[in-house]
Amino acid sequence: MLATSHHTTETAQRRNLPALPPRTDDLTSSLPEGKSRVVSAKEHVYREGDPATHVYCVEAGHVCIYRVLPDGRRQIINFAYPGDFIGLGALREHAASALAGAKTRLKSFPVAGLHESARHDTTLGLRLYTAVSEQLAAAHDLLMTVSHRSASERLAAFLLALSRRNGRRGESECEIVLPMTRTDIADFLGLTIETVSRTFTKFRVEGLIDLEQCILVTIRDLEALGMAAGSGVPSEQQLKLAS
Amino acid sequence: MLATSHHTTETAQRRNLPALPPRTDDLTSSLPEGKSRVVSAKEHVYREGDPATHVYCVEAGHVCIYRVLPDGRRQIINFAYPGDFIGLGALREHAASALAGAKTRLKSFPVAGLHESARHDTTLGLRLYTAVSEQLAAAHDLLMTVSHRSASERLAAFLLALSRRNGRRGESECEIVLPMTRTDIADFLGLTIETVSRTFTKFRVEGLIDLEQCILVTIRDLEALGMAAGSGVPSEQQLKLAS
DNA sequence: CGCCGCATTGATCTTATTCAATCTGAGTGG
DNA sequence: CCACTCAGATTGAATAAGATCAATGCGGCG
Repeated sequence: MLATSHHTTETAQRRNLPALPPRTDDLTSSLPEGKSRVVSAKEHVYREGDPATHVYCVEAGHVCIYRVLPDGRRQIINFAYPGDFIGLGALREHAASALAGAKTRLKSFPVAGLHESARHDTTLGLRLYTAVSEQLAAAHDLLMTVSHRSASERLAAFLLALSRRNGRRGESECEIVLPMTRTDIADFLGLTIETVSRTFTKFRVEGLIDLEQCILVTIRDLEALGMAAGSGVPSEQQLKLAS
Repeated sequence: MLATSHHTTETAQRRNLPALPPRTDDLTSSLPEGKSRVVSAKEHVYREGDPATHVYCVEAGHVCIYRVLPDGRRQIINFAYPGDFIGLGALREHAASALAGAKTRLKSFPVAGLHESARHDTTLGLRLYTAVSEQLAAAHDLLMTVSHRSASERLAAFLLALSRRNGRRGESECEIVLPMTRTDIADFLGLTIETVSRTFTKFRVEGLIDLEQCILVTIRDLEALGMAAGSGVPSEQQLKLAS
């Protein structure tokens, strides 16, 4: 595991995530050895339109996957955390851009090699299929969240998704570090920064969360946040981040 | 090709699509023989939560893929037309429901058989991967459209997507038959029926389209519709329907 | 100290939703 | 055959939610 890295003067560096061992993913284990690649904060791993030569697995840091509309509006499609694959599903060229939000280390796998390996390992194709399928499900979740839900519901669903992600990784479900800016969250949820900020404030005054330095969110009332997310039962079918 | 079918009294029947030869898709050709299945209008091919035992290829008719939020709001994820695959990407159980919008004929393929075939045909896994990847790209397109765009932009993008789909099938790019209801369109674009209806009317009075019986849209000014869709250059990055 | 990026807060405006009424065409039954 | 019904579509008026415009606050870094 990469030692938590040399402090740079980069503002975004304070948002660095603790480097975690990548989850032992079905896919990783069956892949040939990948080369490491490190990109610094605010640097692109790849851009929309680039030939899709590699897929990557995030090992430390985090990456925003996004696309921009011709008029400049940006939609963030996913925040890739350690253990997540990016660049999968790109056919000939990447349909989205991948921007490191902090100094990020990735394992890279040439797609040519992937195709080669698939010829020997008959299960690899299906594993790739499974991996993209998960991303497809996540895209549908995001679609549900973004299309019909109110600002409060979107943000609540977002926080709960991060909470669950933390839980899955054995971290606290109530202490959430937001490595991304308000702008990023807004572009992910299809809102403006102002609305995101206002909604954070609303949750705070309602006692659902605590906020420290915009970065650290403490969930005070998970139950109520669930209600806020789902307008009804606190249960299922919320936003799932691809993970 | 199925003869354009026996007229039923079903209202939705008038919305039936002309039966087309399914596109000779990469995937279809490499699949073992599939059994035919016919479902009538307003009948489910499968429901959210059903075990994902089969994938299907639409041969005639059309199918709405949708999910519902706990509070009842519905998001249509895709309209599957002849040649389109549905049920792909479901891991253990279907994450969405598939409802036939008209009498629909499908070829069904058991997933168990798929896994079996993949063991012999090493390229099948990759083809499945490619197929889901296309759906992922389509989901991202829809996400872009639904999250940041105005009602006019959404509807314009939708009409253009159908126009392009027609073009790809060698049909008229200006005469668009809408086999789905306003409610369906609304649930696809994340709007209300009223807004959809108003926007149709707006396009009509602006001379962008003609409307006959809510079903038949004639594009009068493709250029202007492109502008309406993209607020800027009429070019790329619009809504693409998975097809 | 003062700049700069980011976040917050406020006031106003636009847009789509909501509520409600009307319209249309197709199927139904007297 | 015609009135009736019903589902889907359209239109209008009022409302609410978020976007936009604008100002201020905060924290780190030069």
